[in-house]
Amino acid sequence: MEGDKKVQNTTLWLECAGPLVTLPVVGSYVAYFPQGHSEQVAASTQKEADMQFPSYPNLPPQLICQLYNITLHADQETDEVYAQMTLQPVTGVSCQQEKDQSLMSNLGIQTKEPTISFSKILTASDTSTHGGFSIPRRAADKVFPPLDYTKQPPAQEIVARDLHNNEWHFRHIFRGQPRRHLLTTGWSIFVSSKRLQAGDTVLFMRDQNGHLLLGIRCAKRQQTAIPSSLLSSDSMFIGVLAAAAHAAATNSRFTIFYNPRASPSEFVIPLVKYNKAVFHTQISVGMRFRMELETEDSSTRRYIGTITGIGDLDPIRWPNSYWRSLKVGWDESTAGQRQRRVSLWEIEPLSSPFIVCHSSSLLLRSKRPRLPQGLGQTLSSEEVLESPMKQSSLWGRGEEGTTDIQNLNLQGLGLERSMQIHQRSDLMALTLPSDY
Amino acid sequence: MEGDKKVQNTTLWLECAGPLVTLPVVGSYVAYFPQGHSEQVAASTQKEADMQFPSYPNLPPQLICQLYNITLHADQETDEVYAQMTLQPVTGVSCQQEKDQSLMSNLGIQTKEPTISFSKILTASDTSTHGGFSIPRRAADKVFPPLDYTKQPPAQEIVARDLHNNEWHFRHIFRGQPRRHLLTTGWSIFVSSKRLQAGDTVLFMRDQNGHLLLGIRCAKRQQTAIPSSLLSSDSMFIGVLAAAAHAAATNSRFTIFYNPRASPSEFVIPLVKYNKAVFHTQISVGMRFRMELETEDSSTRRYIGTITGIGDLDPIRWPNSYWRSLKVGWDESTAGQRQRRVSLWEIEPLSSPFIVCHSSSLLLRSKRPRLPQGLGQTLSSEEVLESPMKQSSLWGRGEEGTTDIQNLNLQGLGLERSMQIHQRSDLMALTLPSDY
DNA sequence: ATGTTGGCTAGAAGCCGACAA
DNA sequence: TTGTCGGCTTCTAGCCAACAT
Repeated sequence: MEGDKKVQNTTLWLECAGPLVTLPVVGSYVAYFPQGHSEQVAASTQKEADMQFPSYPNLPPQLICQLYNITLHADQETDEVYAQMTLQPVTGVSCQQEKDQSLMSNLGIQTKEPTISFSKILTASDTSTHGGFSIPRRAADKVFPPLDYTKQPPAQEIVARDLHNNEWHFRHIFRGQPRRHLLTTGWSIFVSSKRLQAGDTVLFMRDQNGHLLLGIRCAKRQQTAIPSSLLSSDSMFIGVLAAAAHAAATNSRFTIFYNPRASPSEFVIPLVKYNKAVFHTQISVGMRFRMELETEDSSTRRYIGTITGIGDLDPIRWPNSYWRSLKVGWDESTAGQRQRRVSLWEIEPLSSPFIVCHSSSLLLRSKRPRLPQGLGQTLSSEEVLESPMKQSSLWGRGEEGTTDIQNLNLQGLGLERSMQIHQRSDLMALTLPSDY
Repeated sequence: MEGDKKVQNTTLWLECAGPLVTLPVVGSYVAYFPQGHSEQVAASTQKEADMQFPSYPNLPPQLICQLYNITLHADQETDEVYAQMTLQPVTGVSCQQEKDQSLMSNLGIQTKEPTISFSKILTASDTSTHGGFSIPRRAADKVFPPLDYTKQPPAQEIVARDLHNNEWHFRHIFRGQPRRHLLTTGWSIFVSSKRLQAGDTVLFMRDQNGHLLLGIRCAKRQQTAIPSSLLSSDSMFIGVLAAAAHAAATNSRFTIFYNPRASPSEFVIPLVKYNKAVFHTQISVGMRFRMELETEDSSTRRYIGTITGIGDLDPIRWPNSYWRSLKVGWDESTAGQRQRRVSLWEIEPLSSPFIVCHSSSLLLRSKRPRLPQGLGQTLSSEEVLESPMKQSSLWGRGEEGTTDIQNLNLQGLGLERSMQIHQRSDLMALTLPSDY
């Protein structure tokens, strides 16, 4: 089956996915968020998960898994990139394992060597039948083979391969008054084959062997939410949860698709990243932070914001979840489009982050966690995390089922020294400061 | 959202769906088959449901529902027709209700008035860029407005609307030597827009107001199994079952999509049709039957076959299911493609069918059905249905988890008079002969 | 530096009857 | 009756530099 074929070129896939997308490596531990997965379904179907769902007692808001397998794909029709991940729920991760991972693969799959590439948002002229493609000057110099400028006009044939390993041929010529780089013959076939429109992005890059690759990224508006015609959105939402719950209950693997262009956020997060953010970073309302976001032209920019609230996104279905548990405001008034809720691991606190030593961290699973006694300044988990959430309905403005919590942070609840004890229904983590 | 818009013209939808497709009417009772629904998912994803599934005790092999809502749709890209049905599980259907339905809507939605239409399988010439569309003579006479043959050449403009209510304009001309009807200008735009290929079918019809409609039906081969890129096939299979099970457990509605061109068989069957086939028709191995199937050219033909076995398609996951419980052989040797398993309600026994009076039929739901005593020649349900199945592993050739049962039928098990008692885990039906 | 436009041209799209099955 | 083909015409796709931003 053609549509099932894997994408071979990881670098090209990542370029098409966008600058902020990271992938965990096979064998590493990750936190899987059913909420985030549901959000991807919601974004793809343009339907909210508004029905009443069965409860899955075995499915925590974050399911710790080992990444059993990951393959990269691209839609045969649209070239939309997606990753298939097979996750193996794990019942316990030892401290040593976690530390090993921390050293090995903090941020997941990455291409270390800086890629030689350029991307361009297509203009009306680029996509019209009237002409070819205008190559930005620097882009041509950087990624295309140099032209023989002694010829009149200088021209060559360009061969590039897409995610499906299909070859595309273009005539690259330097002409016009003033002179410019153009792709002529072959370009319009590419445009019509990929059904590109003005506003979409095309992307060329050169791999280690000097071979040219090209990919596309469709403008957001084109996400017309294919009404699946196979499964109702309700069934999809249930399927996502039930599959994960069944895997968790039977300790078996399950498979998900991560669609970076469609999904509002990543929902499979390296465990070390998750733990660092949740257990080793101090967060409070009013704290300022910065966060990288993708810009219109496919680069990244840091935006500054302030934490305005901490609480569950969905206190009914997903209590004590860290998924988008922060409510934020953005400094710039042009921030209308930006997320009003983010997760801890997405942000970078501007006040110097509080890091504690890993040496005594524990991570273990238990149905009824028993908190160790005699650790000095401890605080029951209910006091640390649950109590503010339980009261949220008293304070909240009711929006999104949460609240703005003013002047409240973990220290204000009595956590005087730098110790945090967090607890979930099935996963307990203790972090003790050693030399602070 | 464009893609969500309903199809307005039921008749056109039915024509595109094919001659054998029937739809239940709103308010009527139906039997929903999770197995059949899974088969549609399997056909669409080209994946078998090979994983281990959670068990859903609340979900019987056939879930009796009331059709709460049905809307017709067509894929915005491919024009593939599908129906969205919302089903309300019901706990009991009274005898009177069932009889009312039997009178009202035995066969579901149908267009009573014979439709004026024609369909044609496109030839290479029809789809090439070289020319237009050759209209079969009779077709032109039947559905297109008459030409003014005094003009030279006789020609007119044809306007037809598709399932999305989009208008298509064609030039209809009568020319050539010998004379023939052709569609010229406008035809190639239609072909390329719908991405029609030789072998696909185009279909014209005239509605009550004389307006022209047109639809398409793609050749089977074109089902290239879009790899969903959103949900893993495992999640889809689970989602289908979990959604139905949840609805059954909470007595709430659930929504499914029925895709007549992709699905091997209908899996939402009018209850009266189901009951008639299951409870009021006598079936035995060796019995000969006929069954209507769609032919290459979109008409129907009756094929003759013989029942070669009776037993569960999937004795492990779906014991005591009537879904494709008949194993059959076909008379014609060209039957390589035809189904080797069919359901009771799909066939028409050639020996005079055995019909009993409805007057004393009961249909009620109970978790632990207790069989009434003292009804004369009764037989426990285990003896009637389960015992042959339990022994199937001893007899079977192992294929498809069932067996060929030779010289075995219900009468052979001791059911001498015309009485049948069938029982499932949650639905019991008694049929007593009154005056036979 | 590069997006858009008018002019020009080559080649495909598309109309026709001839011919054949 | 209707599928395919060669001949011919029409029109669009597509190359070019001019011009504008």
